[in-house]
Amino acid sequence: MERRNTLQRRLVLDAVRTLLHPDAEEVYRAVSAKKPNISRATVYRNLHLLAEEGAIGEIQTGEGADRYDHEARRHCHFRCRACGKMYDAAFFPQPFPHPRYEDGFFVESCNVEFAGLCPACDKKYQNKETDHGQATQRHKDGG
Amino acid sequence: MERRNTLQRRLVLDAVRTLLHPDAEEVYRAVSAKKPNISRATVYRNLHLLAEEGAIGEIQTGEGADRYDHEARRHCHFRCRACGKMYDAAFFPQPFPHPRYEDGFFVESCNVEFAGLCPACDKKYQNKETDHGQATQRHKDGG
DNA sequence: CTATATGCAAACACTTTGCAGGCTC
DNA sequence: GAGCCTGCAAAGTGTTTGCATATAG
Repeated sequence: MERRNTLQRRLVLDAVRTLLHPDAEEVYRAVSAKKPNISRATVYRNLHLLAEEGAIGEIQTGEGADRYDHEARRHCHFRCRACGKMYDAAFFPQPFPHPRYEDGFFVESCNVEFAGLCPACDKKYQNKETDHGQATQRHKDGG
Repeated sequence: MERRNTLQRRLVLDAVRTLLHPDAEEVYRAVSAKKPNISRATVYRNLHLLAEEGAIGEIQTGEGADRYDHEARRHCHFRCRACGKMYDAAFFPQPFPHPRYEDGFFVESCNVEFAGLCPACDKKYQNKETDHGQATQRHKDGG
């Protein structure tokens, strides 16, 4: 099954490399700007293809849609519950970067997701409230 | 908003305590056996209620449906890609069990999910193949 | 009694798939 | 020109919600 170098594929790859941990919808919007009638199905198919061949990384988020990463190597992430953005969690090392046995379990991979407030949102909340507020908003809000 | 002690609520709690990290569908099936015409919506509503009041834990899986845990305190999990079961990952300590700052990020929680082969499935694969096989099946298979 | 909880079905968010036609190599 | 790729629409999964009714306290 040899791969073909289509415009759509290139645009999807570009979008993932340009945006900060976008989800499929954000990639779709970015690509649509350059090729208006692209289909969401094509975006999903190419995201999977690119992830499969190791050109991009796929991030399971647990909250909302999957995200995609210009960096394929697995690493830890941080999701801000206020602005919805996802950051690399440089403060914590990836556990078990290589397969190994632990207590009889064959550990092949590890997905680590921190959540809380990113520096910018934390500052905002501190100005408004005494403790760390509860407000949570989806990053979809600002179209 | 005072809580009421309904039969449905008790059955949902029982199911989560009895089953091993069930998803909503498994809870629904278990509860249906005792109260045939319960609604899936009621199961979902009660799972959220119980998680909110700290009676059970909610596990984000990234792969398929959310799971629920008789243990509310957050801890690391392991998901077997062959049988689909989820286990407690006692071999790895929960990172940052209490909120704290790291690099300016206010870290409130951390979700860690290991994946690979559980001891039983690993043994099976070793008997059949030289390396750790690729077969992956959903735990739904055995209805 | 009355607010909370329920069952039903429809809606919802995200993703995958079947198909006919288009494009890359 | 063969077959991978695309766009479209429909279907699939997992979950939430509106509404009328039932029930716990």
